[in-house]
Amino acid sequence: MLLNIYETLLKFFGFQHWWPTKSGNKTEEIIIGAVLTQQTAWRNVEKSIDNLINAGCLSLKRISGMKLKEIENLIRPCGFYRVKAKRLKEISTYFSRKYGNLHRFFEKPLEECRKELLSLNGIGYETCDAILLYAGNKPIFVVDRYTHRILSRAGVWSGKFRYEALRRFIESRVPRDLKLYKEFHALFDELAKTYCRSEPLCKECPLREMCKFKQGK
DNA sequence: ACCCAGGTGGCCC
DNA sequence: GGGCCACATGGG
Repeated sequence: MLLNIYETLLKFFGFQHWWPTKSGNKTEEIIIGAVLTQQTAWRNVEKSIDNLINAGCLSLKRISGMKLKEIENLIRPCGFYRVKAKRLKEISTYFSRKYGNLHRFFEKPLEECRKELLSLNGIGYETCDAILLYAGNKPIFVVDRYTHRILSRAGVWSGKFRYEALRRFIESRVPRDLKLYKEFHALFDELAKTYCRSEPLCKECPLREMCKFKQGK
């Protein structure tokens, strides 16, 4: 069932090329973007990332040395800029001091990296797993509210949103494949943005056959 | 003028 | 463990 959904979405939307980056500092850009995008539209994150690039500050080392106010001013467009500036600075300082190069961090086993990330302020399950999957190339499935909404409507998952339960459920039903993990999450996001919003909009939805909201009116 | 966006942490029970 | 709240800008 899940693989059927994956194939259907892939055919319908095409390859998504996640995680999108625009600098040469890909790994760090993903980590920074993962924090900035919390509860925020991506277009606003892009403005903040552009500001960081133009200021020559798109690196953990740079951010760790900046004043909080400077960070706030650059990332303002992405919203929640005070909490996010604080989170970014703490996280940047942590990694810059403990690991010069992030390769030193990601060469550790997945579970160790995960525990360490989750212990940091500002990194919850989703941010943690997005960093592990897209920045660290570790096979862990990233789950979010969209995933829950879509799988609920498709009748694959019943019940509330519980991150770990949903993640394990999916991981136990699809091949442990890095490319599939990356792509499936991106496709869930794309579908939710276009056809699976809070109001049912099932007419053109590629999953309309299995969707619980049958095209009413 | 609403509503939502690629969540998280703090506080309460 | 769950339910509620603050955090904030920008686009539809």
